[in-house]
Amino acid sequence: MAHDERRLEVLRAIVQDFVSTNDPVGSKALAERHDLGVSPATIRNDMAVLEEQGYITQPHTSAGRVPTDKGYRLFVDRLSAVKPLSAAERRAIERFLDGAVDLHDVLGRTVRLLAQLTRQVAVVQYPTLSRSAVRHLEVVQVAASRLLLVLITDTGRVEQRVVDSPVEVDAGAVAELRALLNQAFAGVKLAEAGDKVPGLLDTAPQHLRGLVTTVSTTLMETLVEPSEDRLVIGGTANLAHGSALDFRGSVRPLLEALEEQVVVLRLMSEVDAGTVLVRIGEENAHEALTGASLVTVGYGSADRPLGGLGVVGPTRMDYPGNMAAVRAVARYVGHLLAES
Amino acid sequence: MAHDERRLEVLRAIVQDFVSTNDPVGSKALAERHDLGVSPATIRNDMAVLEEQGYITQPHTSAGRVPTDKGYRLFVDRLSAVKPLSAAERRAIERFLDGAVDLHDVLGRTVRLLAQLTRQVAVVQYPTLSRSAVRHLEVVQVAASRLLLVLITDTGRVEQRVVDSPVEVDAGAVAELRALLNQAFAGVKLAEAGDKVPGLLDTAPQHLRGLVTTVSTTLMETLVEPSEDRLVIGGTANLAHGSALDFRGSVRPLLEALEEQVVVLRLMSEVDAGTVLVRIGEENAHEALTGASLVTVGYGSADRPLGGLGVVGPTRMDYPGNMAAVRAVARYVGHLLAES
DNA sequence: GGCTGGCACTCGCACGAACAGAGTGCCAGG
DNA sequence: CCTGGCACTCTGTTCGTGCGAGTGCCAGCC
Repeated sequence: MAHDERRLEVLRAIVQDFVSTNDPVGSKALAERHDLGVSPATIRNDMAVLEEQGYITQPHTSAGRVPTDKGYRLFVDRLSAVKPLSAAERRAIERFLDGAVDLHDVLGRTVRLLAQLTRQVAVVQYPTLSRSAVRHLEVVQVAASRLLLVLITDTGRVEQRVVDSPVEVDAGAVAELRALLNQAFAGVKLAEAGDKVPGLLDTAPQHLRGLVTTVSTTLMETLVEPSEDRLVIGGTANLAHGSALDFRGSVRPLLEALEEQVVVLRLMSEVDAGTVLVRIGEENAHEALTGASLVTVGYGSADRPLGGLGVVGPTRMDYPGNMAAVRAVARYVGHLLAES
Repeated sequence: MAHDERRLEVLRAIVQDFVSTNDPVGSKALAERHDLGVSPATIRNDMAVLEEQGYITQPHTSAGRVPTDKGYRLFVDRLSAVKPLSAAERRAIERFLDGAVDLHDVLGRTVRLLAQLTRQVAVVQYPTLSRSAVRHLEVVQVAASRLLLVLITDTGRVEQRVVDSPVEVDAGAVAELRALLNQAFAGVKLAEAGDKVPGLLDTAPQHLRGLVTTVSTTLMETLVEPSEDRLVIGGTANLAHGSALDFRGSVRPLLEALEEQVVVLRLMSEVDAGTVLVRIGEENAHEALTGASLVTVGYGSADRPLGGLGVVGPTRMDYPGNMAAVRAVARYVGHLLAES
């Protein structure tokens, strides 16, 4: 029926108006601002149906309607065309990200860019270690029985760990160890590095056995330890804007959850390069994120995403715009990290 | 005179009460809560004088008094004894910071700890490069004419830069280069590294001249570039608490300034290990920090501070408590980084 | 059958008056 | 020099009222 068709159109109009004005939207205003071709009275009837179906709700008996989480969900799934970024925005992305000097810088710029583009809180995950490969391992002696292990990955990430050796080590042993480690691990995917350890222990000369064992253990901890999956967060100032109203009362729990990182990291782990994932309000299991929406996507080549990035904001957000921004930035960052 | 004596006592009482209650404090309440030994009427007279001298002010004609920035200043300089941390707090510091695995982890824990201890926004500066010394330089080949330069300092910091060589480089050259660089720079303070470049160029074998020149240039950029003086920020959730009232209207400018980092970094550059520096409200030149106070101190050994750390909060803060916390944490972090 | 204009109704909210409470400044007396 | 008392000045709050926005429903129209 053209009936349902129009009703969805009404929902779309409600979402759009509410997102841009933050006021519950009434039938009269809707009829004026959109060419729906029908009168306010008809729109009222449609709205009554939409409300019954749970897509919209009215905060007070005599106020306009506001989309529910379910309404936003429908909007995102069926009603919103991802709007392409403007040429100016594309240029901004390039200008912003080019000239980054190292990984930290790339991610820092990315998060600032994303925050600025979307006016939301932006989140960028460090490239997951397990999916990168070892480019180089460096061993530096910092004391008689203490070594600093530095791991450099092909995504430009650098990890370091202090290793306390059970015995004193001399310079020659350090050089040997370095050669051994690089021979064993260079080019190996971190996820598969564990498999190489037995072979390494076999080939290690007798006098290095103990040392190699100790170092390997620490190395494995470094690789497996997920605590090192870090987040870069930016644009929290955007929360202070008008959002005190968007988030029932306080933004505090949200800020705490963001600083905690662990919640967001778990959500990030589900991303998939290429398809933008939107989580709306109550769909987020974690309590602090109720009332917030996340727009995330993976970056890196489609078959092996390196990490995730996205934005966090009130459910009342510009989904099409944010989805477009997140996708565009992810694509660009993916290229940037792939080539370096 | 015992006169002035008591007047200062009144100021101290006003600051203490106002900090803990956030209500303008009146003469009657003061007399009740503190043993000043005089009647409210007398206190009123003292308050009139204090107001005339600019230490306190009343927000409205018939409200209690509130300390001015000048009042807080006097309180901090003359009236507040730094209160020692409780044993539980000391234990918390140790428990929190021990077990950190690398520099990033140390600073991350530090900032969380400080935020938790003071219930303010905490800021920790990465150890300044120029005051550390080179522990090791690593050169890794990532493409025919592209090298990755990794600098490891004695404070555990790792910096990396990509260097594009004008000519293709072979593995032997990389090894030679590595040896040359380490011979020239190992143990050298970064601030003095520039002086070593000419000597390095002289001793470099002919076929490496060009490469060494390129690499040295990048290296110098890395060392001098202050953009890499980074901050770790935490506890921003504490701003969302009641502080909407403390900061006239909005915390937004403050959050923006914090993310900007540059303002805070400049303030941090003035720190001095050992003495806690307090900047109150209007004393901060930068506009966004008007209305905020900073409590900062340097960490590292007294003669050469590695960096600064501190907290940012409303002028209405517990100065003695925050000063104590900041100092204790700085001391602990200083030890931690010195020994590693 | 679906759309439209009209109408009565319901609330939230802004505005204004009245009020209570807190705090002050000043003065006269101890 | 301190103290108790007193008149005065505000602010924040509470309560009523009127207005406007928006709704649901109904009868009529295409």
